Amino acid sequence: MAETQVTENYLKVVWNAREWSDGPVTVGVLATRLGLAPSSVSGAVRKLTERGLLTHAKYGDIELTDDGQRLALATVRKHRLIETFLVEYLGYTWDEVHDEAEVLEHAVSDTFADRLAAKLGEPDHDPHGDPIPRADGTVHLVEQAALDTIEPGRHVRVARVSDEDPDLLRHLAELGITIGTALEVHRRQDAIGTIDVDYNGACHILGLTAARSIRVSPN
Amino acid sequence: MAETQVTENYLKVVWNAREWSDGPVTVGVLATRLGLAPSSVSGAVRKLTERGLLTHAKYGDIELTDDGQRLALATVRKHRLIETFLVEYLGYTWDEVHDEAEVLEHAVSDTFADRLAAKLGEPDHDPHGDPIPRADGTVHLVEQAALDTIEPGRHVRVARVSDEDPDLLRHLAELGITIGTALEVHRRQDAIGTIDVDYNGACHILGLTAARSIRVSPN
DNA sequence: TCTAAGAGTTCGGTCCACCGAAAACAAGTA
DNA sequence: TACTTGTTTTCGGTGGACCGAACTCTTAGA
Repeated sequence: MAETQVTENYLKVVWNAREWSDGPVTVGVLATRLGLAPSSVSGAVRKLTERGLLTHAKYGDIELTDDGQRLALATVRKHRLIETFLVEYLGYTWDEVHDEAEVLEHAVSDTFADRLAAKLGEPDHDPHGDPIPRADGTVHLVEQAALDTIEPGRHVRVARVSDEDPDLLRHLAELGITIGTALEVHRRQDAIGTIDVDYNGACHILGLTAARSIRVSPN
Repeated sequence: MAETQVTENYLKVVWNAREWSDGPVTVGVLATRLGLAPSSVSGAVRKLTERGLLTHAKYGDIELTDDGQRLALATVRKHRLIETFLVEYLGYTWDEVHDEAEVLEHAVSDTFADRLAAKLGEPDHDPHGDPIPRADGTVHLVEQAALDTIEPGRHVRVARVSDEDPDLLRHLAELGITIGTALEVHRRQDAIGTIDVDYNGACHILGLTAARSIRVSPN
């Protein structure tokens, strides 16, 4: 069986793509996320399909099989546990953890992950609010809306922020936005592409890019 | 620069080979330690030589250049810090850590290693007594003798045990031998290949294999 | 000094992961 | 229906890391 790092990574990216966007997961989507040429991804997907880890309608959607999902979740679990560990134990900031975790997730054993989880108190989400899959493959998904879809006047709480752009995370930290921050959507200026939000007693302006990366839950 | 895992591993193994045995480090020695065919090692050594990380007298000895040594020590440092962490923080036993560290050493960043070292209190040796190289590339080498070279009647203290054979480590743990154990060499039975040692108030018999893997310092 | 065993190297070949270029396809538009 | 655009696939090719088989070198012993 001995799954390679590349295999784990493809499966994880398929899972992430499904988690953060709707619409079909295509070769193009994966190529963008992986930073690879479409031809490379096409070939790899064919092999993973042959190995029973993916299903792939030619020229169409790519999905995880049960086996593929199991492996993907194991990797996601490791990634998020490691991110949590880096922040909690080693004092990393939330914008520093992604790259480190991206490599480590393929290097730690299942045993390591389980012992780390126990040591961290079986956390159910990581520093960005992403849910951490359990060892048995279950994930606790809370329904959340992207901030750019919230009606003005609503009071919400930051539940989750995409961990993929360190610059965004650094910026949000400077703005005082973190997991749990309570905010009110003040005004949407769709023409300009900004959203005004109130929190900590003041009004701040966010761009759509940021708003789309922030998921909130009702306060 | 971006050094690959394979590169790091070759350099580390050259360093380890020099540390644990005298005599020249040859292609054959590396092939055995790495579990690879001699032809593979020969080719790899040629490439590493071209990259200025090794020197290699044809058909002869293999040595690290200054650059190679720097890289090797960085990897050894990571390996030993990780082993320490696994025992101290995650509760691994000393026979469980090697395989996990063998993979992780190539996955963690220098930053990770430095922060981990700080968190662990800048330890100067790992659970097997192996010295942990500092970030600046210095290593604190204490003079130690292999247990099989000690004269009967001498009182010594276990300073270090090879981490490469988990079975040996498990066995020693069962026998109550660990780093710091004070013992007296009672009798050497060279013809049989055993050494009788006294410790914890009783006499125990060790084979030469074990004795050679144990390094001691004067008590 | 010669030679044979053992150690090291060279050579051809495999597999994996990747690429660019060109062909094949899907889907919307004329 | 035919075309055009953008996506996907196929194809040939590269480089890294490995292997076994055949060849070459070193060296110890006759």
